[in-house]
Amino acid sequence: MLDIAAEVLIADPRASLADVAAAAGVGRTTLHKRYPTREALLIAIGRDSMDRIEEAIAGADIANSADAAALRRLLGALIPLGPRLTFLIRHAADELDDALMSRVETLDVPVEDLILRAQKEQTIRSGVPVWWVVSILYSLAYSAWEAVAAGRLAVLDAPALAFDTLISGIGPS
Amino acid sequence: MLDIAAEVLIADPRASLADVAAAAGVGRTTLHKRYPTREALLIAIGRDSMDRIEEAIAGADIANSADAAALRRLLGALIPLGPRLTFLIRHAADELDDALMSRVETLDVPVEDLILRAQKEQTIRSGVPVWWVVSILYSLAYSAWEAVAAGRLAVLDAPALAFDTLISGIGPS
DNA sequence: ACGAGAGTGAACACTCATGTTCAGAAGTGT
DNA sequence: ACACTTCTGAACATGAGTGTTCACTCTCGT
Repeated sequence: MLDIAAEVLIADPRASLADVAAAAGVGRTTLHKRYPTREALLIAIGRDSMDRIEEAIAGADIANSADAAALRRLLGALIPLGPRLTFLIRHAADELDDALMSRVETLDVPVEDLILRAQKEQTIRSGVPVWWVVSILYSLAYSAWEAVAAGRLAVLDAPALAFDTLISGIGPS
Repeated sequence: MLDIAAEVLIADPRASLADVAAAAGVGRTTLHKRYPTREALLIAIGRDSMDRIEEAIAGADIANSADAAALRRLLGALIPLGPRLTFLIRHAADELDDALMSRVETLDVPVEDLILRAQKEQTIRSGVPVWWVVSILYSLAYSAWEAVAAGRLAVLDAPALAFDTLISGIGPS
């Protein structure tokens, strides 16, 4: 339900709640019962998206690693969440809860820790700012998901392509 | 005018035309005179954005190059267009003209040509799909612009950071 | 078979964005 | 000073989205 709502609202942020309800195969009345207002729906999607991302990061088991494999696992976990990442990025600025906004920062902490450890181990170059690594990590996950959604990229190939691009770029090897 | 409109509509796609007019420092009546409907405004922004991008690509002088410097020039030209890239990417799917949609493809042709030449010269690894290079090229330009807009990255540092990341990734050198 | 709960469409009032018209203000060139 | 153009706010009608209520249906567990 929130999955479909997220996708509809990403495809067209001006979609009406009637559109969302129809896409979710549910009556508009029911939608209003579960999420009284449009804002409530947006917050619910945001909250659920963060839950998913938090689970994905936790599931990638990166807490005690500093190697490339951990980065690859992380990318593999993030790519399927493309629509949710998109939703959060687009709505980060305005419509979301304050409580939700502060949670965004804590979400990235384990990722930033992994990056710092990886830089100590020379898995990641030291000169690169951590925020930049975080930024392009999500960016690559999004691009990979987009390519999968467009049918240009096989699901199973996506993590490897994103990972190789992240670590080695596209220059000669 | 279209610059401000683009930024307002990116920040909040549900912004009213009154909001856009106010942000542009112009009366709502005047806005409606220049762009009779909301759709007309969106198309005008889209068209203008493509003009800008086309100029940027042409100005980067990549037509007869295959070296890394050409890629760097291209990135440097694209990064300041961050808001326009964002606008086109977000509205690509739905609201835009058909004529505009077909133009998107022709826009990328010189970029794809450059990538193909660069792959022949081994400036870019051959195994990487061209569409993927195009995708992350724009993606990196967007990320770099976002960092500049957030004040995390100096304008003059942006092209180099994006370029290095594109070519070499973030792994050890 | 029965009752509880969830889901549903229809209808309603309300707000707001939209597009239009119009008369006046402000600026420009002659 | 003049005519001309452009911009402007105000007002209006219209349409669409929103949130609410209500009576009805369906399903599930007892």
